[in-house]
Amino acid sequence: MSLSGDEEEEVLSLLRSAGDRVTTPRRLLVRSLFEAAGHRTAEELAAEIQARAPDVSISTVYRNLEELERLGVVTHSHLGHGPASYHLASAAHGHLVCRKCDAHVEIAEGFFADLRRRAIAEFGFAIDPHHFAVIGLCAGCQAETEDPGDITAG
Amino acid sequence: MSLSGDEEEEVLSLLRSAGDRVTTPRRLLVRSLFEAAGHRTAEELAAEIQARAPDVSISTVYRNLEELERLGVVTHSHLGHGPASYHLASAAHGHLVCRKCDAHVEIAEGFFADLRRRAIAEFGFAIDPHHFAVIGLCAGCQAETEDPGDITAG
DNA sequence: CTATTTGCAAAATGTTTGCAATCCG
DNA sequence: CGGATTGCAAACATTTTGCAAATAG
Repeated sequence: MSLSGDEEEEVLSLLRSAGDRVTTPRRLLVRSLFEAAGHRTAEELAAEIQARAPDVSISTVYRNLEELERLGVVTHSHLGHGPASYHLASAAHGHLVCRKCDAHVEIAEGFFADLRRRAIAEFGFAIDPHHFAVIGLCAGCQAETEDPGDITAG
Repeated sequence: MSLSGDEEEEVLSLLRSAGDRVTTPRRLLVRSLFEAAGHRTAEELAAEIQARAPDVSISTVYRNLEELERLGVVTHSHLGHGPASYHLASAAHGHLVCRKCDAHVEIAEGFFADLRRRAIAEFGFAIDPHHFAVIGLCAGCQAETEDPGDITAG
């Protein structure tokens, strides 16, 4: 808990040097982000923050997530049809999400290296493989279904 | 225009054999889907349909897109933060979307073959690379930015 | 001090739902 | 005819915005 304190302070400094003020809602948001590594929705982050400062509003959370994203500290990704998930940019990774049971697997950076290379070579596109999850069927759900993971395969 | 008539009829038959009724809104939705190949949002499809039958409502369009999706005729994908895009499942393809200028490139099936293979091998996941776009920076926007396409690359 | 940030309430956006009226088969 | 489908309006879920009051530096 105090291990991440240094990194937390770094983020607060970054805010200051960007001309932003360090306020209680911002402090608590950064604290929440470092406290647990996983993804959280804006609503979940707001709940954690409100446990400490009950009247921080969710719009403040959204505004500050946006600012932290602009500064490169935070990233959001879309793992399904629900709300976006936020996490530290330094913990960026890809996601496989099962469209049947909603299971999700976090996948390492390197998994997309080849795709990235080819996207650059063929289309000049520098992809960010984290932003949207890759939907599919997990092993368990494939077994239960005749429906293939991909309509056009074969 | 009458070239796709056969395929349109096939879809209508499929509806009938699924126990669904063939109504005017359904006919017109299928017609719109075949008429132009691109992606369209529910709202755009509704507009095309309403040009022919003014009081077809957007909720009917949503309901019928859902049913056609269930039957495997239609697919939707998320190309960005806005509304979902719908198109014929038979025309499934991947998407690269520039997060700066919103340009998008449609990419062939085969582009994901290797990723698919490795997702199965390593995680047992059968991915559907069409559902979510792959976000990134197009060549033009990379040139204009110091910000790299990927935070963790390097 | 004063410009930034906040809380609240309201708007905006995209999609879903309840229900009585309508239509297909 | 009878159940499936529709249109409408209202609900819903997520995110954004306007604005006066609070606050950091």
